[in-house]
Amino acid sequence: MEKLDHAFDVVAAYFSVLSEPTRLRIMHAICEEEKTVSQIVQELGATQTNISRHLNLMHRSGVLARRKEGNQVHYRAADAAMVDICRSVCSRIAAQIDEKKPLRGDLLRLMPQPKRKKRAA
Amino acid sequence: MEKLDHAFDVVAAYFSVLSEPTRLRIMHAICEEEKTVSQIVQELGATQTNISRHLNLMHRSGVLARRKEGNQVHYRAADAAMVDICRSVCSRIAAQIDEKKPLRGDLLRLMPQPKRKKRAA
DNA sequence: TGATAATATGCGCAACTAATTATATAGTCG
DNA sequence: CGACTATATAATTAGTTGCGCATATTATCA
Repeated sequence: MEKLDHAFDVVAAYFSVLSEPTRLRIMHAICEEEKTVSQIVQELGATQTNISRHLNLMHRSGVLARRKEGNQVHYRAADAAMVDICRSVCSRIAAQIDEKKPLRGDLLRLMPQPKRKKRAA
Repeated sequence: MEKLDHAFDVVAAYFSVLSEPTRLRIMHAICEEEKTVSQIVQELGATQTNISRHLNLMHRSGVLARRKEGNQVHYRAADAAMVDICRSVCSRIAAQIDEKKPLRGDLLRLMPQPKRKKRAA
């Protein structure tokens, strides 16, 4: 079963992308509509360097897609399944901490459904 | 929106549990039936110390449940949704790397469905 | 009680990761 | 071309994480 070892590494790497609060915030910010780096920076109140790093990492991991337009770069979610997973984890955790209700409501609002503009690749 | 910050931390922590190959292997090993620490150690060919650490971490995270029986401790998946998520990520990645077929087949075999013995909590 | 087996934990180390500062690249406008 | 804007990329640093060794804890058995 040693060939499976690599498979586990790949899956772990996939989850690693989602295991960072800033990256989750980015996903939350752009899961409905693409945004430029500056927009994300402003929205999250983080430094441009930091956001750029995370965006590139997420892009290399295949989670985000890039579109260059003149001076700026637009990022969008490239992986609908990934957003679904985030959403499903949010409801899962929300249900789990149903008693300690503090953030239950918030969790369910994370990663909103796309408004189905044209096509979900 | 600063109250959401904590929510992102919680979700990130949840994904962190899954972002480690050894922990995924553990999930894979016990998602169908509970096993003792020794069994897992032997099955994964890892050190007892290491497995125990991961098991405790997963237990504290609510992912695994523990059952002490005499000398030994049985662990089992406590979170069916988590296993589902793993499975769904595996198919997702499998689909994504459909061209570079090497581990596609393996991925789809990860985290097999429980055989529905009695009840899935 | 002492010996042995199963599991957990403290400590130190090596590898990894995220954030910051400074700088580089690339595009736009004058 | 030069100034300016947007984004990316070193290099450094601080904090985190996984691992191994040794040891502690808990239970069984003689």
